[in-house]
Amino acid sequence: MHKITDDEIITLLKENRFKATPQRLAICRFVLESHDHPSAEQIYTTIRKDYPTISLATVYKTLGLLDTIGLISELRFNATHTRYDPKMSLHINIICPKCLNIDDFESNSLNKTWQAIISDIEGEILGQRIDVYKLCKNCKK
Amino acid sequence: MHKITDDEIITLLKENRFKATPQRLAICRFVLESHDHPSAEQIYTTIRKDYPTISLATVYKTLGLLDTIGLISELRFNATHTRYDPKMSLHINIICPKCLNIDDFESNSLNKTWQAIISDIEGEILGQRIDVYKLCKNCKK
DNA sequence: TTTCTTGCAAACTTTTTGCACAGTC
DNA sequence: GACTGTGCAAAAAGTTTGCAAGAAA
Repeated sequence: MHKITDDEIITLLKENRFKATPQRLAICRFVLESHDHPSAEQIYTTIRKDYPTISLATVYKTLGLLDTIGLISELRFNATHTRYDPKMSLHINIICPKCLNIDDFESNSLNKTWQAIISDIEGEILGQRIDVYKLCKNCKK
Repeated sequence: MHKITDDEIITLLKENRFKATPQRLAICRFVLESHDHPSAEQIYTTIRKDYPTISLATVYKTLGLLDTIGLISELRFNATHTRYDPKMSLHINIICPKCLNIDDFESNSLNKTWQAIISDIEGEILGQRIDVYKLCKNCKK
């Protein structure tokens, strides 16, 4: 997993005929490098430090765009919690049902086992979302 | 998978200290037996045929209650699509990204392979959600 | 210059809440 | 009779949209 560069982001945007604006760059940078599945609000608050005039609408529009391109996935959990997941390698979202914290789980064996699972499904698989509910350390106390 | 009886539903409700009302019974019956992951609106429209005075609020309250008890899962997909999934056996939601239709996928091997996956995760697993995106027959044309 | 994007405010959708009345146990 | 649930209307929260001004190509 290497740190994505601005040039790579710009290329990605242009490949998809989107213009590279500073706001988009900032949002892409933040989301694609984040490991904690931020919410739209968190993204907005963070980006606002550098771009005080940015609006929530722009954040949503950019996130929608990234979802269209296929660089991130929207993960909706309930009415008030949507999180954005940069589409990296195959992973499991380990979700604490109490505090709603999300951790990624990856392993070498996961790829192999997942292949076994989807090999039973006919047709081309375009993507997946795997959530597992488990109390986190703090909430288990 | 046997058809759940009213008595069983009543027992389930009482075990959890909820009162058994006709509205609740109707909603539980419909959701627990449905195989197509209905939306709150669909549930409301259906139940209204027999209980014309029922309100959407009651539907949501009952669904929330069933989620608390653990009999169903809310599956949120995007801002306008929440579906309710009766928690039966382990299964994969096969979702068409175009028409948002949902099919369940179950197989004997799935249980075994899933066990292999979660055996790598430490701690007690409380539940899971597995979505796979694949164009349905109609949309593939 | 042309086209796309931003940012504001308003609109929209779904879901939740407060409360008086009614029903369950 | 005590307590919980229903159903209405209103509120809430998150997300989307229309549009004029601005920026990118």
